[in-house]
Amino acid sequence: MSLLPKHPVEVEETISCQDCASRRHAWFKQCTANDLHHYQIFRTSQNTLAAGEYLFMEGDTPTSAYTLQDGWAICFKTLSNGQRQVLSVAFSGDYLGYRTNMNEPIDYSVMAVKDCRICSFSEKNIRQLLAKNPELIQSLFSIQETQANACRTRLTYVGQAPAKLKLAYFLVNILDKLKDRGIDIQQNIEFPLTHEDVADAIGITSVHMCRIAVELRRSNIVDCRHNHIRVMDFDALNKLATSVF
Amino acid sequence: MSLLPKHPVEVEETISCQDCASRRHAWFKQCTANDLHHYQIFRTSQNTLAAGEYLFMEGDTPTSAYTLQDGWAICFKTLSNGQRQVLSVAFSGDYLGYRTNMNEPIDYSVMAVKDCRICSFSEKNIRQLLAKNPELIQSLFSIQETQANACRTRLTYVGQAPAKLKLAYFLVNILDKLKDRGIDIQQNIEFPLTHEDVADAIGITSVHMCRIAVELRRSNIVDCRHNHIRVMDFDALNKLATSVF
DNA sequence: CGGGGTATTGAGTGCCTTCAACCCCCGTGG
DNA sequence: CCACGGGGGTTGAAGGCACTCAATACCCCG
Repeated sequence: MSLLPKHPVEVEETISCQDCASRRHAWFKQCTANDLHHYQIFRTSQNTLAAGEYLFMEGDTPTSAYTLQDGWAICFKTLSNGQRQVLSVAFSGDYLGYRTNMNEPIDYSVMAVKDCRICSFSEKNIRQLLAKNPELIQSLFSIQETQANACRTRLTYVGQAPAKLKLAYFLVNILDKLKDRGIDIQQNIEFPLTHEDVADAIGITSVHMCRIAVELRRSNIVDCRHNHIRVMDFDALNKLATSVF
Repeated sequence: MSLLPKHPVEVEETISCQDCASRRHAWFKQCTANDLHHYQIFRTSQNTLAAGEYLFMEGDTPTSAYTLQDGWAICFKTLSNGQRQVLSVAFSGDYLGYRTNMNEPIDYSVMAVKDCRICSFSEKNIRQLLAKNPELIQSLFSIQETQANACRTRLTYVGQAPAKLKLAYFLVNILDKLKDRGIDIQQNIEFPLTHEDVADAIGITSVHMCRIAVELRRSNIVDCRHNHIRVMDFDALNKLATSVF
């Protein structure tokens, strides 16, 4: 995986902000059509990132920030012994890599787990865009806040809940986001996270993840493996998840 | 604890921003004396909060944000089974309770663990202050970012490290902050967190916390109990802590 | 039809938890 | 000054959840 090319490939046909399916979950979600017209000239490029490739790595100093237009990516930190902590899973509309001082190195990595399409904003363009449209700072702020809230919630259940509940909460959280993006979660749907990815997200080993996954499958609650997830009893899964808090 | 009065008590003698010892770690850290003069009229009140009292509780909708001028507080989330996850420990200069939409309920509690002095800014005043001084948004942003980074780091070691390393990292992190605030960490210093508080921060039980604490004490590394911490071998402690990442 | 990555399973181990008892420290009040 | 009480800290025994190691099976892609 780590030998794959690191840098995204520029696409030929760009999508306008107006037509971008990710927009209603993204930075510009509250903007009018007229606003968008002014904003989108500040986009720097649109790129693709194949599954397994990195958008950036911990310690890099990416001078752009990115909106994930389409695909799945994971954000994670790596420990000295090689273990990972997956911090979050990014979906269409998620904004990645922005920080107050774009000259500082970033403290986590982002890797595509499914082919991604990415919209880039260079630091310079962001600065200009914010200078011209100061109201956009509010929504950036609110994006950061949402991410911070999610991180606190994750910390809480990773720190306190038993593995089965962690898994349930993690899956429901992801299913909610997929539902928001128009996916019918009653179907057998694509799920490009491996058991190991999920294990690294909820703080258990992949072997133990597998045992819990088998248990949930045999209870006819959810089946999650081989790139797919099939929810058999959402109520039961959700009941497990909400029993945490 | 939970029966103690919840609301802070207003103090009679306020401290000016200029003279505030917490300022160099706080929102206004980069401001000039002249700036401060203009900013401080937007402060709403200064209060004291006794150890054990809450600044606000999860689910509340505090319409002010707060700078901790002095004292120690813990931020935590509570689970349905009564367990807590301590999200962070707040020190002099830390900014608490701010969110984009101050009409939304807050998702964690803040409780003083040592008597605190607190500077309040009402939502209305913050709005006016930011409207008049838009440059202050940047530093708010950067405060949020710092808190989010800390949360990601905490999530990572809580999720991945064994108890002894979690404890070492947690303690070094706190000692660093104390050092920044001019405290000589070679001395026997005040440490108002109980074993249970620390355990809830690093995701272990207080019993196991005690066993690890005993182990570190018997190794002549650090002694932490009864409201005090004494570092006997900072290098050894730091070596444990840095071995995580 | 391989082959590599992913998932599964078992056996054995150990870190951490639970439960419970006891002790110590320290503040309070006589 | 000492007695008292209570919260916090300590310890042991027992058990379980999750880990490690290792072998095997499965899935999918080329």
